[in-house]
Order: sequence, then structure tokens, then C-alpha cells
Amino acid sequence: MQKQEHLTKNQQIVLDLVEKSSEPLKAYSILFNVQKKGLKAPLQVYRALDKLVEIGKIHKVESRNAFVACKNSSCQVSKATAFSICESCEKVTEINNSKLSKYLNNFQDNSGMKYSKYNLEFFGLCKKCKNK
Amino acid sequence: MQKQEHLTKNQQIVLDLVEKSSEPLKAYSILFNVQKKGLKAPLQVYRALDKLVEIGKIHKVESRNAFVACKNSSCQVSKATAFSICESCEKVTEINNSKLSKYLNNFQDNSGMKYSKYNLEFFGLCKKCKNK
DNA sequence: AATTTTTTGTTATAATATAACATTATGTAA
DNA sequence: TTACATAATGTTATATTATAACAAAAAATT
Ligand SMILES: [Zn+2]
Ligand SMILES: [Zn+2]
Ligand SMILES: [Zn+2]
Ligand SMILES: [Zn+2]
Repeated sequence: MQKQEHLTKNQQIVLDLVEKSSEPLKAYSILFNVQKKGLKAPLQVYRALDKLVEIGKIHKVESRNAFVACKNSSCQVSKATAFSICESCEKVTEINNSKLSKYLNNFQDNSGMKYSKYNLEFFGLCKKCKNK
Repeated sequence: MQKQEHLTKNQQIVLDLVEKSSEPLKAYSILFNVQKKGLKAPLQVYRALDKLVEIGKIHKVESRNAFVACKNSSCQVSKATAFSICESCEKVTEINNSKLSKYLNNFQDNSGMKYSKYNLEFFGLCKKCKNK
């Protein structure tokens, strides 16, 4: 079986929802929203999410346990992600900065470890919240 | 009340355990291990963890929902953390690299956001696991 | 000593995620 | 085109992680 190149029904339903959303979605909020489409159990959602993360269509924002659609040609299949997170309004934006990704993809320390993947989350106040 | 400079009993008990550990500890594993010392409920552990994270004595490894003691003079009170994580043996090491922290502390993009904090997690195979 | 703030103790419950197993669908190859 | 292997689904139950709400005790501030 060759590498999956099309999404299954459940995966497509979950992806559509996450892509439409202007904010990160939590798994159980996704579940609630796709129940009318027939996904009735948490596992159906988590399985779709797992696959979508694996193929880089979405990312998990770890500090928030929430999911966002990739805005960045699938981020080398989810191997290199960076986000900015506003600690006041919780707005999350995927950072697309080639200098940053280059720096991090090439990062090495003296541990002898070869890093194949990273996730970076920046926190602060967004423009709007800063001016309040 | 001035900023807390000593740890309370519960905080100290939890910190001692996390510092003794050679691997990241999960909250409920901590709970199990401190029950003989009188911390019987999850909240007692979570409260201690929250405070210890806040003052930079420990960090949360977000992708693992686990906690490690800071090895790095309390990481500017937990505002700038980086970890390397082996995806095979789950070994987690706090990265202490001044170039990296300088780069990330000074990072700016065009969003107008001022970042006051970051967390970075690198994934790969450690030396040991690579040679298997 | 009175006041405020922080920490604690406690019970209950919310939120997040996976185990286990049976079934169906899909891709691969003889 | 049938057998085989792999991947996806459906379902129930349960494990894991984390917080709400409230009362009481301890510590710092005035
Ligand atoms: Zn992306
Ligand atoms: Zn904001
Ligand atoms: Zn640290
Ligand atoms: Zn390893």
C-alpha cells in the first residue's frame, strides 16, 4: 500500500472544521461540532487528528491542547513548527520565518543528538492586547 | 507580602521528588510518591507544581505532560526553556546554550508582538538509541 | 490585634486521551 | 479475482490529566 495521499471521510470532516476555524480547536469541541456528521466517539476524532498531525495538515499547540490548520505548506510534514501565542486573548498564529526555521533545523548542541523535529511556542501580548 | 522566597512544605516535598528523579515525572506519579508525606489529593500536587513552575524551579515538558527540575539557575524564572527529547527512550534534557537562548530571546517577527517567554522542544534520537 | 493574602485540605467533577476488540474498507499481489 | 495484508472505522469502557468550589488554617502586613 503506498503512502496515503487522500483523506478519509472522517479525516476530511475534521480537517474542514479545523481549517474553517479562526482559533485553535480542542478535541472535544471538534467532537461536539462533528457529531451531526456521524463522528460520535472521541476516538474517531483523535484518530483523525493523529493522522492529520502526522501528515502535517494540522498542528497541535501543545501548551493549549488544541489544534490549528497548517498555514505553511504542511511544515515539512509537521517536523518544524513555531507559534506565537497571546497570553491575554489566546490568539495563536503560526510563525512562518525562514531564518528562524533554518536556524532551528540546523541547531546542534554537544549532546551528540541529531534533531529531526522541533516545536517552538512564543508567548507574549499581541498588538491589540498590548494597547489595552 | 513580598515575593515568596522560601518554599512551603508541600512545595518542598514536590520539588525534592522532582529533583531526585532522573526522568520527567507526571503529576499523578508525583501524587502517588508523596502520599506517604501527606499530600493526598491531586490539587495539592498541582498547586505545588504551579508555584514551582512559576518561580522557575521546575519546568513542564508540554509534549509529555511531565515535569523536570531546572538545571539552569531557574531559567530566568521559567521564561525561556528548551529541551531535547529522545523519541525512543524518552530521555529529556534541558538545553543550556547561550547562543540559542540569545537568538530566541531577541527574536522578533513582523506581527508587532513582543515575546516575553518561549518554550522549545527538540525531538530526535539520543546517542544511545541512534546506535541500536 | 486586626486585616489581608497565601496556602492548605477536601470533595467532587471536568477535560483530555487511550485500551481493547470486532468490523469494514482498501490496497497488494499471486 | 481471490486471497492476503494493511488501514480505517465503530463502539464501549476506562485511564489520565486537570480544575471548580468552598471551608479552614497559616503567614505576612498594618
Ligand atoms: Zn505548519
Ligand atoms: Zn491578544
Ligand atoms: Zn531551566
Ligand atoms: Zn534515547
